[in-house]
Amino acid sequence: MQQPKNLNRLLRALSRQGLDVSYDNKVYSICLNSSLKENWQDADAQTAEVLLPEGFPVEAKALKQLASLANVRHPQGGCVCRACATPDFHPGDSGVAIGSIVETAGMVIPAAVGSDINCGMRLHVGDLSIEQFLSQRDRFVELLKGDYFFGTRDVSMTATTAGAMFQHGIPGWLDALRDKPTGSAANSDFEQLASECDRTFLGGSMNGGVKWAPEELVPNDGLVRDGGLGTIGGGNHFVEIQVVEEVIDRATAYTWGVRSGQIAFMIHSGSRNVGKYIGGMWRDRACEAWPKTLKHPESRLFPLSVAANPELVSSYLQAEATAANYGFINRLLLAEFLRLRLRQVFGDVEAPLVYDVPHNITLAEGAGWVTRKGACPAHLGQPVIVPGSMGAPSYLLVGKGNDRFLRSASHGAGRARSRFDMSREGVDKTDSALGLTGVDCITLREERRIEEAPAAYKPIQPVIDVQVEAQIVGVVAKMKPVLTFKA
DNA sequence: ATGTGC
Repeated sequence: MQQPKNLNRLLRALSRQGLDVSYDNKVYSICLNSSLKENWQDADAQTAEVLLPEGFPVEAKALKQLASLANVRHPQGGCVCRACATPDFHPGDSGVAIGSIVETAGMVIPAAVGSDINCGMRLHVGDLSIEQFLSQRDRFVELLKGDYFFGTRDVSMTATTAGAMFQHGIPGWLDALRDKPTGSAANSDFEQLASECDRTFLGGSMNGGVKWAPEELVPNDGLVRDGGLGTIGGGNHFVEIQVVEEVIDRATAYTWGVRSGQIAFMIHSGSRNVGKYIGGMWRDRACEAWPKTLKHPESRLFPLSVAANPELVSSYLQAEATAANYGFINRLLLAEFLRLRLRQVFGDVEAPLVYDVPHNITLAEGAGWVTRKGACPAHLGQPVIVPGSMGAPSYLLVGKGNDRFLRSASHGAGRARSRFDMSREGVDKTDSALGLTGVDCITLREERRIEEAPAAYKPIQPVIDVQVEAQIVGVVAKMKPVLTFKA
């Protein structure tokens, strides 16, 4: 067994901080020892596993956050059945590491999904050569810049279409739009969008969305408040033009309509301000619902127990579904602007959907629920989309349904340096030191390029390799970036 | 993640 150089020192340091960690064949097993346990937690500590490429840096803070998540319990009923993390995991600032997956029974943990509800990936391929694309690049970019950054697009909705969106996600929203077309989407091909629901995770609809649009989101004037619908968002979110560089699993790629040399469109975004609003509200409500007689858990991860507060659990899941439905439609609209501009500039170009999948969501799965925070579902045979960093390749994979890692794959390469660190240290560095050479990044904010530069991320290849080796996914195709829009 | 932040 080969170990990272400073492994033993790291393990001793973690032990002093209340964490027992062991390492075997690229898997870390983490367990809280008594010093970090809450006094009412009489049960044995729950172990969590992390898969990491050999020699990869491990952050103590992320391990600690994962161990805390694995040991969330509700004194009135509810426990974690299993917890693990993907190779791209890194510390999160709300106390949950990005790349954590947790299976719970009898409770849900709103903080485990957080604010970025239904952040996810969407991939289209187009019948357009990269040469054709580059010949009209400037015109295409100018039009899309207007859509994504300056709001030249129209996403207005009536209260009826907005309500259908929040309650039913893509299919219900399409039905409402058919009756009363509004906004840019009114120019869309509804039949095509409807037919693409079967290439969208859960059909593009979370069951249990609220039966009305929340008052805070749809005021009495009947127009939906712009929660950022049809915008990319910050951080690692992007819209990217790519080319399918290599097809590895030809049979699967063929079934999914992906061929070598095709142009590809990859979207990484979520539910924007709606998720922020709902996630923040339920972080507070979960805290308020904690039994008054007990002190707060040090991790500040408050579960909602089915036994203690069944109505709160179902209200939370409804609220999460509401934001998730919005997230599905946000990605769909980002793709629609792309397709509309593609047709405008290049004529009759088909750009069918390959797949759309959330990597930040709670699903009824396993013994109760599985919450993935920055981890892509990787059920058997399911398409998995893993973006690289800016300038690095992205991957289309197929899930293998690996139960040990809760049927989940990474959602990227993983951050190596925080945005703050990059904004402080990156300004003095050259583009080549930041890995920014040959990257065609369209953004209005120079600091985004630096904060999100390839140097801020870990290398994607070892992250993919270790997941293939662990039988979490198989590689279907590799896409190389051509041009990236960052907000 | 968020028109943010040490």
